[in-house]
Amino acid sequence: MQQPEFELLSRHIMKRVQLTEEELDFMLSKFKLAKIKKRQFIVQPGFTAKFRNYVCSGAFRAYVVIDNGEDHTIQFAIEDWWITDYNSFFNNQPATMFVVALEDSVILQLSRENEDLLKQANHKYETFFRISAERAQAFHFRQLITNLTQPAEFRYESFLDRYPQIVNRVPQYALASYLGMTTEYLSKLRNKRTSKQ
Amino acid sequence: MQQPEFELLSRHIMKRVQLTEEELDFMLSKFKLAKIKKRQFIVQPGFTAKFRNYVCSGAFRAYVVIDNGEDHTIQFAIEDWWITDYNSFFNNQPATMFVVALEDSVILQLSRENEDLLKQANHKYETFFRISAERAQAFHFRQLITNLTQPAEFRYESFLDRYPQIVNRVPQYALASYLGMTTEYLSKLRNKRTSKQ
DNA sequence: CTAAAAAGTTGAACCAGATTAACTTTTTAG
DNA sequence: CTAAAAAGTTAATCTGGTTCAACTTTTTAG
Repeated sequence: MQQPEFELLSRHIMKRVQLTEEELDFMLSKFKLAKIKKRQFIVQPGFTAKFRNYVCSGAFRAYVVIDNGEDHTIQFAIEDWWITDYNSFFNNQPATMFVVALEDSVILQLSRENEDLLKQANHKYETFFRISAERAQAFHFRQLITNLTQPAEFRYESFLDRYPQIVNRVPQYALASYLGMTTEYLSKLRNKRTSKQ
Repeated sequence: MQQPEFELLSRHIMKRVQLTEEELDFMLSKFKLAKIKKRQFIVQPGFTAKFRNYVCSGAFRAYVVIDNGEDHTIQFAIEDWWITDYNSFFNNQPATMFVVALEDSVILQLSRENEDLLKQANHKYETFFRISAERAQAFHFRQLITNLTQPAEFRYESFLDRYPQIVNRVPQYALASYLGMTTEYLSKLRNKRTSKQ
């Protein structure tokens, strides 16, 4: 397991739980490396999301398409983030989201079966997934508060502050829908900002 | 442990993990019963949320207050729901939310220390908390999608459909801010609906 | 390298929902 | 039981953000 992709994931895991070398290797052995081309889908509505995906390099976007054809970005993921349709993955139901690569990417995939196997095999693995879910829970709470309490301009500026490394890697229409506004309006906000400074 | 409050929690737990009688009793022994009067706070900004709270009876509201004095409801909880400021509880940081009783209520409180102790004591307890967090994660995703993709009227109607038992127990201004609209606007929507039928 | 498609920009008209304010109804605390 | 406070209603006015449409720039696929 010397490949740099597995190195990254190892560090990610060991930051959260203390595993012995064998425990770590066993866990890593359940992940499958996949190279994903730009514009390729790793989750699609109608099919069950079979994997939880750890991004080693590249970038992804999760989005839903509603009746009138509009799409709404739900999540981005770059290096060291996880992405999937969790409703589908956890409940074994058909996905409602698309997850698509925004760049050529490398990911490590963990199937639901292997995840269940790990969770049962060792208390420490279970702890890892518990911590991941708790962090996601706290993250979504913060996000909900921002969406509910802040106007569009502030949401954009917060995103700039917090995720400067993402802003310039994703298409603007995707960012606009993530922030809950139209691409035209985001364009105006950007213009206003740059002419200000 | 024959009190009806503990009965309710027992069923809640056993639906998620299979515990022996002793395991269940040990887990329950870590919870502390508390009676909370209407308008009493169980979480307040500035203080760390020391407990995760299981609602046996009654109703609660979690909300944040922003600069201009407006308050925004983040979550409701009635019987068989959990509530706290998870950011504060998980990260041992001062809360940013209020959690207040909307009715005289009875809750079972689990401190962060006891929760950590349980998580370490037995793989099955850890599994229970992992499942809880995963469900919360999936729930928040669905909520995020609704907020991002649906107009105010639809959000209200969805809430009516999904939580008919909550609608008439919470003040309207609290529901309005939960749904991301003003109390005046919600009043109009309601009026429109009732005059329609 | 090139044509076509996709993404981003700009401005004018518009609207869902906010704001303000005056009022009515319900709840609460003595 | 009662006065005051809190919650909810209604209507007029206003605005942050959308929609539509025409245009420019960038990206993509041969």
